[in-house]
Amino acid sequence: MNRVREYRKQVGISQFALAEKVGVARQTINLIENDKYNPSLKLCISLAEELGTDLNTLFWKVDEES
Amino acid sequence: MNRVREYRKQVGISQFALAEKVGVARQTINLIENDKYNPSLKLCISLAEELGTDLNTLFWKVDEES
DNA sequence: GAACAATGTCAACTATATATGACAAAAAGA
DNA sequence: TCTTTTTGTCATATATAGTTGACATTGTTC
Repeated sequence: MNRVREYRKQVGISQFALAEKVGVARQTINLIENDKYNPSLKLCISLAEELGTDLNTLFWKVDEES
Repeated sequence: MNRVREYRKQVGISQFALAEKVGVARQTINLIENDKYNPSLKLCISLAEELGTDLNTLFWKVDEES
């Protein structure tokens, strides 16, 4: 799991708005949030920048604590 | 620019050896080191793990200091 | 300087990230 | 309740990440 949804909600925007900001389709954001695939590095970086955070925070070893 | 080459040399292995460890072709490593394309998140994570570092260190805002 | 390892690069192929359009269901607001 | 926004999901299409095989070049090491 990644923390895109969590940070998007914190910023208070919809999947559609985030998609526009980073220049992809809304469906792409939806699939990423639901871990349905494997985004490119560029997109990950855009997401981190748009959400005011960084790669590690969004994508590095974000298993929920067991 | 990313810091894959730098960390690979630090670990002391060839592009070929690193490619085998992360399960891609040698050319893929070569292209990434030379910024010829945009790897997937999964591959970035494998690289970071194999090189004993993390996403931010390898890929986050690694412009050479100006 | 011959032999070998490591790297850069090309062309052709396959797999998959991402786009587009559409529809239904859930959530939020009036 | 009705309306609108947001989210999940499907199917088809396109762009590009990643593969495979090959060859030339640049080190190393003997």
